[in-house]
Amino acid sequence: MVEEIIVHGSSARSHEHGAKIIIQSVLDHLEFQYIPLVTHGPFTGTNPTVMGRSPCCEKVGLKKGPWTPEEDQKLLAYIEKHGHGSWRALPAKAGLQRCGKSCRLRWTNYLRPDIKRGEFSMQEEQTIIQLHALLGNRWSAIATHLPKRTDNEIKNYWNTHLKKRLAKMGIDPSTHKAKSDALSSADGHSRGAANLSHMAQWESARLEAEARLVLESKLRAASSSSNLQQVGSLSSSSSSSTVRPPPAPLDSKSNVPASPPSCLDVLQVWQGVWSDQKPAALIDLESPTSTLSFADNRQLVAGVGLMDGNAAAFSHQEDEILDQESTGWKSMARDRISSFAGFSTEETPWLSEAYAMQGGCTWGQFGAGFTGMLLEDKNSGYCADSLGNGHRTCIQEGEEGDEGEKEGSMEGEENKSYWNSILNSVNSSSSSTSPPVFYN
DNA sequence: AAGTTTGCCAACCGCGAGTTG
DNA sequence: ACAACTCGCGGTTGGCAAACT
Repeated sequence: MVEEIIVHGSSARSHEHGAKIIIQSVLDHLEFQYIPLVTHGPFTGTNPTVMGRSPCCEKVGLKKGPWTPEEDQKLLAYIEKHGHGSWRALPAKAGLQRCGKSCRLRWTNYLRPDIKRGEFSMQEEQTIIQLHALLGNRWSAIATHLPKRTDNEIKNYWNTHLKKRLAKMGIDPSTHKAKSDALSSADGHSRGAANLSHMAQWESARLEAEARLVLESKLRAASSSSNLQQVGSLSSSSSSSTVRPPPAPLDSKSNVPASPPSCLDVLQVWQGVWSDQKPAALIDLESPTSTLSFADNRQLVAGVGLMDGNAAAFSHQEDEILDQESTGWKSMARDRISSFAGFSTEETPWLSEAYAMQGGCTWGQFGAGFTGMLLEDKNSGYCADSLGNGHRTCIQEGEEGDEGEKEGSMEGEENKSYWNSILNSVNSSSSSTSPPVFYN
């Protein structure tokens, strides 16, 4: 039996945690996994009071520390019967000597029945790494793409496993860029290091491209509306920390840049490298180093929503710009990428153009290898295919040469399928329907 | 066997933002 | 318009268990 409880009373502060939470549960189906019981003495309530804010557990006698089975039982029973309602009022009603905050945390991170515990799958790891590269430490946003995983669990898993794995490979976990010392080491991993370098450079270029596309989309929208002043302020403010060339001149007919931004050249070269299967080119390729931090990029992305008071109208204008023949697939691309990134379609009309400007190529073809290497590292050559199934593709010891070339020829396909798998997993997590494979 | 270090994760804390009166 | 309240998020900590010396 599955009982659905709509938990009310939560403010719709973020769209991820939206208006309602569906709880599927009965008490009997829960598997309790209690941590060792440590009885903490009553909280003495000596917290210094912050000006204008009452401490969470200011009352003497409110308990802190690990929850006991009895407390869990009380909390579960109450929520099952009444919903949580006001967290602040819940402890008294449920007969708990806890603050509401503690109750909420216990519920959302542990007791909620729709929580999956245990090992993270390869697919989940892929999603976490990719989303972290895209979203940074926005754990709640990442958690929305990982059903039954809590933000806290994902955060812990990142900090204890994935972050270390990145660091071990010479990648800065916070920027997803390769560390210079790792690249300069002559430890027999030069090929991997070279690849890593360009993977990181791709990340830089991609971030830069995204930032530029945001600006240019805004400028384009402004040129067909009366929002020039706003866009100007965006442009100037966002480039305050980074010297940027002016946006490419707009084609008077199509309203798209007459030539792609310079940063996209790198992406196109990168695309060529992957599609032409010329690994040697990787070593020679010199990509520009981005000066745009991920935080900057995020601000810019957020700026789309902030600056555009009428996102729907903006999206409409953008669609008119697009070539009629390709509107369909561009729209689909935009929806999928927007969905992947955790932004609504209306917030990210520029993404469709970003996709189009890559000549119909995929984000995945650019980014796949980067994350793929991380995942390969975990299991020493164990890679995931588009269905999340594992198989070995990497070179065994002493098998370089022919095997290496075979691997190289497979790499492009691996990378394509890899990103497909990410998008598919993300899409499947956010909608009940299973989308068709998007890329060729 | 005892002591120390490391890994892990549940829980706490403080802050920012939305809501309400 | 403002202050108080409430909630959710992300960073950090505390403590247990396992691994190591």
